[in-house]
Amino acid sequence: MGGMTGERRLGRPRSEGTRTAILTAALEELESGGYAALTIDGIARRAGCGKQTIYRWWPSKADVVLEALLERAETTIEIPDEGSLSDDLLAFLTATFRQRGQRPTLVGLMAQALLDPVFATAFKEKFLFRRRAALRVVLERAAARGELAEGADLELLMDVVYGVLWYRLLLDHAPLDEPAAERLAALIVRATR
Amino acid sequence: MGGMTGERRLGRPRSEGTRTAILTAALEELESGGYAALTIDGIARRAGCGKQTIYRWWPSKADVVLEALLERAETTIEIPDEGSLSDDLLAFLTATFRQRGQRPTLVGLMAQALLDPVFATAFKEKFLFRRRAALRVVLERAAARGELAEGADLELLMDVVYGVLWYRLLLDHAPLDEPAAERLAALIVRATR
Amino acid sequence: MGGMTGERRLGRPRSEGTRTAILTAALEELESGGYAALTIDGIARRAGCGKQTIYRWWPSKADVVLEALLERAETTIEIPDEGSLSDDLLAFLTATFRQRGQRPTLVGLMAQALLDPVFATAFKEKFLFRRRAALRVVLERAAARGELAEGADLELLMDVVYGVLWYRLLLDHAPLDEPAAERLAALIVRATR
Amino acid sequence: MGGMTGERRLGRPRSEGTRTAILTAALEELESGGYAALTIDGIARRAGCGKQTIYRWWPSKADVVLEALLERAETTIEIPDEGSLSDDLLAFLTATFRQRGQRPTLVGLMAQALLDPVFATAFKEKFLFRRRAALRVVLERAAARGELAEGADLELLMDVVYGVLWYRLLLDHAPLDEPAAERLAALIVRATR
DNA sequence: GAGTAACCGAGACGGTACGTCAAGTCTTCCA
DNA sequence: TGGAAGACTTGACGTACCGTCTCGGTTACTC
Repeated sequence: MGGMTGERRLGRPRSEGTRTAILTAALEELESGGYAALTIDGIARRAGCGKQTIYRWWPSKADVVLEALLERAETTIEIPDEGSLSDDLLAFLTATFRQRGQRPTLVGLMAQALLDPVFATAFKEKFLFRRRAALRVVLERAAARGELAEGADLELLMDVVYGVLWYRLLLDHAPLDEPAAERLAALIVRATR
Repeated sequence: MGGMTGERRLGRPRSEGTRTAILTAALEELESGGYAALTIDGIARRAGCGKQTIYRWWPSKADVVLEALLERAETTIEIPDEGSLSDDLLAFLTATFRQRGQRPTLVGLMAQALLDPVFATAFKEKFLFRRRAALRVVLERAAARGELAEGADLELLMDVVYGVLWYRLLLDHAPLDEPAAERLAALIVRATR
Repeated sequence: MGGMTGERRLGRPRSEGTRTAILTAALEELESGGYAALTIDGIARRAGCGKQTIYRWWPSKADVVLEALLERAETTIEIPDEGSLSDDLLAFLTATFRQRGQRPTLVGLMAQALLDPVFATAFKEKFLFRRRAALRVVLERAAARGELAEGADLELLMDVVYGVLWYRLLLDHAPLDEPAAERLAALIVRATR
Repeated sequence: MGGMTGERRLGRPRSEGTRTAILTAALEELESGGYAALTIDGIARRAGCGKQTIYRWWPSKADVVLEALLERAETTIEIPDEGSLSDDLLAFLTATFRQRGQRPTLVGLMAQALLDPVFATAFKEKFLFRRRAALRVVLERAAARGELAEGADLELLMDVVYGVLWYRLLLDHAPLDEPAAERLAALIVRATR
């Protein structure tokens, strides 16, 4: 399938420069004033483009931010394979917790997802559930190695990992650093024996 | 202490009826259209009062909703004391998970907290951290009974509990029912041995 | 007659001090911010009284200002009687033009009169037409002395005098000083021969 | 010269239909409820447009009314040239007094000018002083013909004419009809001999 | 190389909600 | 009853963005 070139459209093609300018402008606006102050008008002004150009390609400002985030983030989620659940988990959590620098962006996207069910679906599919899938691989490998107790609830384990991550990200009341990753990994390991 | 009535204020006193009408109207508006569609104008219209009256007493619409929630929720958080961590946790989680019926309200409040740092502080103090404090009592009792391993990270344990709760509340991808409470309680118990 | 004391009212009598404070406050507010910025709230705040006290005694803020103006202005309008129309007019106009110092107050009252027909009636009766009556005496004396041409239109003459006065007061495009009084007096005299 | 069309602006052009609708709505609102009851909200509602569209083009509601008035009034002020001051004045005053039908509009504009110095400037420039300029031509022609006494004060004469006009317009205590025009013209002629 | 189609910037448009202001009324306690 | 205090309903204010639209102008492909 694919057929990427098959559906060549008539007329002037989409301007790649403008697309990039919009994504960049969105992130800059977000950093300078926070997500609450983010507006389509503002993005358009900063990107030097018309509002219509934004509305033509994205259904909401959150989709712009999501695309910008996905573009700038590592496009591939690394799945460690060190041979033991303990090591894999530690590697995975350490890498994941490094995203905390993007807290304002992530928090803004989550806020939007909470307010807008349509965007929520996109956010889950394109972002949240892809991370979960990576973690699932780690856990399934551990299960195959017999490291997990019988009938372990993989879903719950994933929710523990991402629950702690997002809870700390959203409330900002406790660190998301390397020691935290170690303690959480240890907790998971203990819970699965 | 006392003297609560000593500081009787001059002028016409605040109308209790209006206050109640506003809180009720806020919850009704929230249920009928979701948090995103909640407006001060709408609350005032439904409550049959002026907007100014709302602005006089609450800094934002989220504060109105928060007060309404606190008023209607059980005012006291029950702290079980069954004699074992396992039973206490199960009781606590079962009671806590029953709040899932208020998902739209809670999700809306969280969204507002993510967008508005001032409200975030109020939300944490008046709601989130009070629940945490109750759970802390449960865990400390277990520690006193020697049920927890040396050097257990109470903060992390609480974040696991509330992380899972909020993560499922926000994403709505997995149940928050009694079996879930049982599994989560079991996981915590295993992790603390 | 009089019967001033006949209609003695029940209850606590009106506070003269408060009444004075309100009139003073009104003039001060007016001078400090102009008529457009005058508010009942502001007057009450400055006078240290409740709004209700103002509403109890005056129908509108303009009535407060009008009463303040009447109280502070010379309570009696002097009617010159020098023996000739020329001298009488000059004396009258010179005295009248001296009111130009109260331009902001007068302009504010006129604005209110233009917007509020009820106040307009009060303004005419208590202020404008009393001044006209004084001028009428001057003109009628001149007519009795045979200084006016047959069939002179006294109403028109008064409108010329007060028309010029108010037109310059309102537009503030030309002086209302002694030379202006002289020229206008001379014009009137020429026009009545 | 020319080039009027050269300065074509970017973006969607101003809607002439909306502009007309606003001006019409303003006059209708004014007629139906008087100037005091005129609101931007009301104009926008009646014109079927957004408030912003009004604010975009006019600084205040008075400016809307002024533009509406200027548009509907004879765009050119006729300057009679009959050969004598007497005839010219009579013609001018008769034509001018016919404006009395627009009393509510004119009174409202004057009220606004008294309360708002910024609008006052616009009102004088675009309306009041243009009428004065026409009268000045009449008087200067008379002076050139030798009909005016030496050293006649043209400014004062104009203030007499417009003073009487506005004084009667504002107070509404005496007619502004043809006989009044005749008497005022005669008075001016007598005063200038 | 003329025509067509979709893009682009700019910015005006009808709306909705915002948060503020003042108006005039009402309700409390105190003198 | 008068008066100070201050909460109340009401409604207009002027602003900010929303998402849509209408211009002139640009860039590709199609005939």
